[in-house]
Amino acid sequence: MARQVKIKDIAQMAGVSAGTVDRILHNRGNVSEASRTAVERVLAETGYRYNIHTSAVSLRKEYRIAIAIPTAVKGEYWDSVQSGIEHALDEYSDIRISREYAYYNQFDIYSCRASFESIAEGSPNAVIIGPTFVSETRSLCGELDRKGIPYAFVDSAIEGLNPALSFSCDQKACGRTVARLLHLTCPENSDFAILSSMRTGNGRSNNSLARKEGFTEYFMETCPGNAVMEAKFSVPDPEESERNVLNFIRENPSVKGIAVMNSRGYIIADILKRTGMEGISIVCFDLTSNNVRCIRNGSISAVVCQRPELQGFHAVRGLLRYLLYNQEDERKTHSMPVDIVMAENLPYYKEFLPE
Amino acid sequence: MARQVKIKDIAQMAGVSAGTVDRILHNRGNVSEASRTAVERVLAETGYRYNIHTSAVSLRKEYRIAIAIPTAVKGEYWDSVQSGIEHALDEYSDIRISREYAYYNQFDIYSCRASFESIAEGSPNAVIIGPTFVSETRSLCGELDRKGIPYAFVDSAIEGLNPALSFSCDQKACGRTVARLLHLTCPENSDFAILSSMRTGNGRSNNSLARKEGFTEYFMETCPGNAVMEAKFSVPDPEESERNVLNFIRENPSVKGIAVMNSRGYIIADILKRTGMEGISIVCFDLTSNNVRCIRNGSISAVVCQRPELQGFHAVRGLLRYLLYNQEDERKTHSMPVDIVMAENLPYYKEFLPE
DNA sequence: CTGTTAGCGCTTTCAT
DNA sequence: ATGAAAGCGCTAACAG
Repeated sequence: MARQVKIKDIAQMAGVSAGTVDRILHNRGNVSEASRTAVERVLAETGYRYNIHTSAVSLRKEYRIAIAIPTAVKGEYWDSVQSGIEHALDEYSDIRISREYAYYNQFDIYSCRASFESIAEGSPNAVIIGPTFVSETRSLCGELDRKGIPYAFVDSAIEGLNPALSFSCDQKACGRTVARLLHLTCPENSDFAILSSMRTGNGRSNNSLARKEGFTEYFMETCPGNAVMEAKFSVPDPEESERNVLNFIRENPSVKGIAVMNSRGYIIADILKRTGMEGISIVCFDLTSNNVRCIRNGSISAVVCQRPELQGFHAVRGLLRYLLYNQEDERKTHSMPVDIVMAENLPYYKEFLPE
Repeated sequence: MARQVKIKDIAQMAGVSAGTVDRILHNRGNVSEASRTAVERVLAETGYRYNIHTSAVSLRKEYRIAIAIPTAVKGEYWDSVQSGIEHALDEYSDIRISREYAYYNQFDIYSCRASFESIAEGSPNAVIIGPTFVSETRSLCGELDRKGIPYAFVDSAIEGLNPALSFSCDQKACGRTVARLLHLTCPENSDFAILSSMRTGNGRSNNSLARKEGFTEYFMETCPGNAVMEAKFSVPDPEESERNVLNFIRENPSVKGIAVMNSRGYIIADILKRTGMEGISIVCFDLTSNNVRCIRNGSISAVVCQRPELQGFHAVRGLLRYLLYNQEDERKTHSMPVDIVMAENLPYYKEFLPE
C-alpha cells in the first residue's frame, strides 16, 4: 500500500531534519548540496510519496485560479467545460481554491484581448485557457511564462506554447468518425456535404480545418466515387441560412448526408424538419441541449463528443496537482476519447458518475 | 468556496464541544437529544461539510476491502474492472487501504461459493462483488448485511438486495444499441442473427437476456420485415463452434449481421476471417484485447462498452466515502454510459485520463 | 452523556 | 543552512 514511510523517517535515514526534507521536496532552496544528495538518495530508495491529505491540511494557502474561456451559454459546449471545472472545484473543495472567470466572446477578438489582459493583471496562481484566438493566446501565455504562472489548455492547443497541461481530441480522428457515421447512416451512392457556419470574426476554426481534413480523407479512402461538397450557412441570420440550405439541397438532390463541423447541426436539422425534408442524415459535434433535442426527434443521426466536462475537470485537477505537489513530470498533452452518441445510448451519456 | 466553517465553530454555535459534534456527524451515539437537535440545526444552517483531508489524516485506521469477482484474465472484461479498482486504490493511496481479491471461475458455481465464503470469513470493512451466481450472491449479501459490512455491485445487480452502491448499464439499451449498429453496418434487407455462446454452467446470462430483449425489440420496431435468428457456438470447443457457425451461415445466406451478446465476438470474427467469408458484420460487447484486434483488422464492425474500469474505480471510491464519511445518502444505483467504439474512435478510447 | 486532549503527517516560522 | 516546535482541522481515547 506504500505510504508507510513518512518525512520524519526520510529525515532520520538521511541524517537531517524534517524541515530540510520538506525544503528539498519542494525545491524551496536553502539546502546544502550534501543534504540534498543524501536526502534525494533516500527518497529514491524508499520510493517516498508524501501524503496528499496531511499536506493539504497544513498548507493553508488559498489558490486563485483564473479561467479564460468563451462565454458559457447554458446547454452549449463551454457550459459543459465549465461544469467540469465546477465539479472539480467541488471535488477538491477541501483545498481552498477561488475561481475567477474571465469570459470572452469567441467571435470578438477585442473581448478576448480584454479578458486575457484582465487575467494577466490579476496574477492568479494558475490559469485555464480555452484558446480561440491564436495571437491573443500567445501573448497571454508569454506573460504567464514570464510570471511563472502555470496554465492549461482545454478544447484545443496552440502550437509552440508550453502549457502545464493540455486537453483536446484528435480533430482529424473526430472528422473521420463523423464521416464514418454519416456514411453508415446514408443509403449507398449518396453524396455528402459539409455545411460550414460562416463566422463573423476571423475565428480560429483550427479545429474545423482538421475535422474537414479527416472527413474528406475518410471518403477519399473509402468511397472515392461519392462526392463531398461544401456549403455555408449563417448562425446569426436564420432566414439567410434557410434559403442557402434549401437551395443547396434542391440543387444537389444526390446529397443524403450532411456533416456540420461544429455544434450547430441543430440549425440545419431544424430547417429540414420544419420544411418537411426527409431522408437526409445529419451528423455534427457536441452534445448541446439543442443537439440532444434533435437526436431525440430523429433529425440528427449522431453526434461526436469530446468530453468537454472531463476536460474542464482534469484541467483543474492537473493544475492543482501541479501547484500542490510540483508534479510537472506527468504527461502534459492529453488526447481525449472521441464519443459517439445516438438515440440509443443518449439517455445514458454522462461524463461523470458520482454525486 | 464553502469550507470555512469548522467543527469548533459548529460546536461553539451550538453550545457544545467539538467531540459532541463529531459524534453526531458520525452517528457514533452517546448524545442527548437536545445536543443532537441543536447541532443539527447549526449544521444545516451553515451547510457544514467537513474537511476530507484533515479527517483522513487523523483517521489512522486501515481499511480492508475484499473483492469477489470472476478471475481477471489479462485483456478481458474483468481485468478492466480490476484496473479500475487498482486505479482507485492508487488515487486514494493516502488512505490506508488493503485489498484482497477472491477470484472465482464464473462458470463454476462451486468456486464461486468457495470464494464468497472466504470473503465472509475474512470480515473485511467493505466488499466489491461481481455478482454472477444469484443464489450465492444472495447468501453472501445476507451474511454481510448481518455483519453490517457494506458492499457494492459491479457489472450487474441482483434484485432484492441492498448494496451500498451498484454500477451497471441498462442492458436493454445496450441491446438496442447493438441492434442499431448492426442495422447501420448491414445492407438493406439483411437478416440478422444472435449468436450465443453455450455456457458450461447454468451461469447467469441475466445480462444477455436483457440484451437480447432490447435487440429484438429494436428490430421489431424498426424493420419487422427482417428476420432475427439465433444460433449457438461453444467457447471451449473451437472446432464445434466453427462447424456450427459456418453451417448456420451457409444455411442462412440472407444473414448479413451477427450480434454476440457478450465479449466473444472475436471468436466468430476469427472464424469468418479465417474461412474468407466476407460481407458479414459483427457487433459485440466489451473492448477486450481480442476485440480490439478484430476492430483493427476490420472483422468486427463495432463494439458496445460499459465502462468496466470506471465501474471498478467508482466502486472503490464510493465504498471509501461510505466508510470514511457515512455518505450513504447518495444515489446508490448508477447507470453507466453505453459507449460505442469502432475503428475510427478506437485509438482514443480511454476511461481514464490522468497518470 | 460530554468536554478535554493528544495526536495524525506535513509545512512553516523562528531561532540558532 | 538547519533543527525545533507550533499548528492545520479532525478523531478517539479518557476522564469525569
